[in-house]
Amino acid sequence: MHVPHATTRDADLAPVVRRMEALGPLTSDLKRRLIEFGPRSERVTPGAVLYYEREPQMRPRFILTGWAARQRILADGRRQIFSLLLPGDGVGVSLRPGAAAETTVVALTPMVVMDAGVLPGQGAQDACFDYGDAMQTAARLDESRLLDQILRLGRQTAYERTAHLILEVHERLDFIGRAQAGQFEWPISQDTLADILGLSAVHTNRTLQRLRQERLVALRAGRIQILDMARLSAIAEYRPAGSATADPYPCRR
Amino acid sequence: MHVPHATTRDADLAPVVRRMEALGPLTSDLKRRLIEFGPRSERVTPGAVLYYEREPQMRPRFILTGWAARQRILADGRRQIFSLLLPGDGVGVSLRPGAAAETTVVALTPMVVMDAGVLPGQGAQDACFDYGDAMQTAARLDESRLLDQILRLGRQTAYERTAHLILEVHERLDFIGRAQAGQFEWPISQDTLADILGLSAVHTNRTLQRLRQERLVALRAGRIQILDMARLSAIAEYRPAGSATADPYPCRR
DNA sequence: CGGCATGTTGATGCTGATCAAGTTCTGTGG
DNA sequence: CCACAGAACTTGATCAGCATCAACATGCCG
Repeated sequence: MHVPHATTRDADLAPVVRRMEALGPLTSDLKRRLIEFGPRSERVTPGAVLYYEREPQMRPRFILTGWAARQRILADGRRQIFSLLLPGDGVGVSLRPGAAAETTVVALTPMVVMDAGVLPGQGAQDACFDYGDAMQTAARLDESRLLDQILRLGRQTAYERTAHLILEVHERLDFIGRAQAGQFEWPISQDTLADILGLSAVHTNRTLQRLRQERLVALRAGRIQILDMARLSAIAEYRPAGSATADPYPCRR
Repeated sequence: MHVPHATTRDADLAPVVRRMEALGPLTSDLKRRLIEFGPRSERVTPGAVLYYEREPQMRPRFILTGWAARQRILADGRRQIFSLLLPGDGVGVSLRPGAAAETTVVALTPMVVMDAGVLPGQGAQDACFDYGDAMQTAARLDESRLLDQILRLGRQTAYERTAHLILEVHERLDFIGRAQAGQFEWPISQDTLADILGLSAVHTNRTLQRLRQERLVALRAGRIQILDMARLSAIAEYRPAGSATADPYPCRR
């Protein structure tokens, strides 16, 4: 499941560093960790669990490659995905360490993740280090996306919801330089997409067909292309997380 | 709209202090503020806006009395409430100060709120003070409730959803000593409830009727009584935010 | 006592779920 | 390179949950 010591080629630090530096100044502590741990990445296969909910110890990691999902499953099997975790995102990286995970994190695709936290000989508590303003901003974006998810599920139609999610993923991938002219990787099955959007798989399929038919997106071979950004944004009533900038009021401690 | 200097009798600090102390140790800074600002509370009338989304400056406050809601409204008038704010909760009290509010906060009932933040002559940045572990825990509970809300909206039926929300409110009010034997205040209209649950007002009405008819709850005159906690919990698949305890791994800075 | 918010009820229809059967794609081993 | 099996996707038919519309009842407050 976890294969240690992926090749250095896999350990592409670009998304993490790029994302973090764009979000705000990094502390030297985090920089040091990135350099020190960057090469020590591990592979994770699809379906593997990175964290179980209620598991107290959270080894902080960063995603170098691949997608994951935070989810919970009801007794009768209904699954809800709370949010997607994309390259450059932290997993189990909390400003409130020791927070029981609350959610299970599952790999949706093959991944390469970087262990960013516990130096040899350190305990769980020590995983709490100062991440700097970049991490503050990242946490804020996280919460903002949870709010978007609530709005989608509570008050948007399947059509609007799907458009909205596509735009969110585009914005996030574009931010780390992984989208070109509205085109980007889209490695998730319609089954998984349904569990994000709170829909059935069948209806998800039909909704995607409608988006294609109306020439809003093109979708094939694990990639998606946004064909009409303006119209898509209008349908979804999408507001970019413009707050993706550095913290205007950094917290002095 | 905002009437300063409510009588001292209104400025009932019990919920705030009780809640915070139960959540974890308070810093002397926060304690001082509670004592200093406690008597200086203000009234807010239903429908009044405590914060507009995107408004940069967030005056931190605590709710002494009354309920509020974090919400957003779509262009065509659809409204979604993200979460309820109850007595003892902070409003605009962020561990990540300067965070654009992201959401509008509206009073649902008459309220008494306590200004907890900016001392005369201080700027917005200074509203960032050390709230202590209690606030860390409170923030964690907040996020946990957002996740619950996503699960409700995404994968639960109207019936399950409603049961789940009632249990959440009960747990929160019970925690601050405002529930007696499963009975507690329930001051929100079915219209408002619909906007929390992502339902129409009519269907919300019918769902409540079903809960009453099946002897799960009794509802009248602005109060609700849970009649069968075990069955209600089973229906909602409710898991108490047991994490309502102090942080097991406090963050040392 | 009148007016407005809130709650209730019935009728109808649409959105999206479910069931069931294909079809296409992908990766794997022969 | 082909054959195959499983996953992913597609399609049609039917059904249920919830929305919508419209009217009416009730409660609350000035």
